[in-house]
Amino acid sequence: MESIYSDIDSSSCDYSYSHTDDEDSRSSIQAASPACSVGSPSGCQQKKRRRGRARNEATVHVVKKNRRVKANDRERNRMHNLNDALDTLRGVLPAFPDDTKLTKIETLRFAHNYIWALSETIRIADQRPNKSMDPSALLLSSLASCMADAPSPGSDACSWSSGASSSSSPSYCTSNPGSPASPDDCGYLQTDVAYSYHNFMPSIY
DNA sequence: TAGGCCATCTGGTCCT
DNA sequence: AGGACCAGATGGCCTA
Repeated sequence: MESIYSDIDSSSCDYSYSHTDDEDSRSSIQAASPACSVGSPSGCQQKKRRRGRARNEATVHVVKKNRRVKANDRERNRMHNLNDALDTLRGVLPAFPDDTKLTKIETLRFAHNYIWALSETIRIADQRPNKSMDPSALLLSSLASCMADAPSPGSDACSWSSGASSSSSPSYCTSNPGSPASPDDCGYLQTDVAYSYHNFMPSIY
């Protein structure tokens, strides 16, 4: 895929730019050459001027071309970084049994709902009276501290979840980015299955 | 074959 | 001025 696109990219880019460059330089030289061919000094002067101008235009085109190529390269890099981040996000999300790769939009929605489900689980666990003796509560509290504190180095889960720590008490409206919208608001969350991420898994869509 | 997803190019806009 | 970000356009690949 990459090699195919690189071939297409270079060819299409060369076509679009070299075409205009050739057109400009060719037209300017052809316009000036007849006057010089008859040996008129003024004609040659004109050609010299036109040549100089054509060179400047060509230079401008080359500069523009280089700028465009560099911008394309940066944009490609930027999108690759974005995709890498999405892959990292997929890596920390629960995997599906059939091992199908989530699409970009599915990954974002799944992550959104997953964070919300974890938050809800923590919130419910915190309301239990004897949570200090419950191992699952300890796990949840560690999850909570992970989400509340600064991300610890080398921990993927904490590195991305810290951004959602502002939603420690989620409200069920779209105004809070850390909590999912109601079905009426967004249409992709089923609130009746969100309290357990075992049940939550099928609710991506 | 239509539709979904994706990568890339491109021009515009904003920011530093 | 140059880079980052964004959205539209385009074309390829895959699947139902």
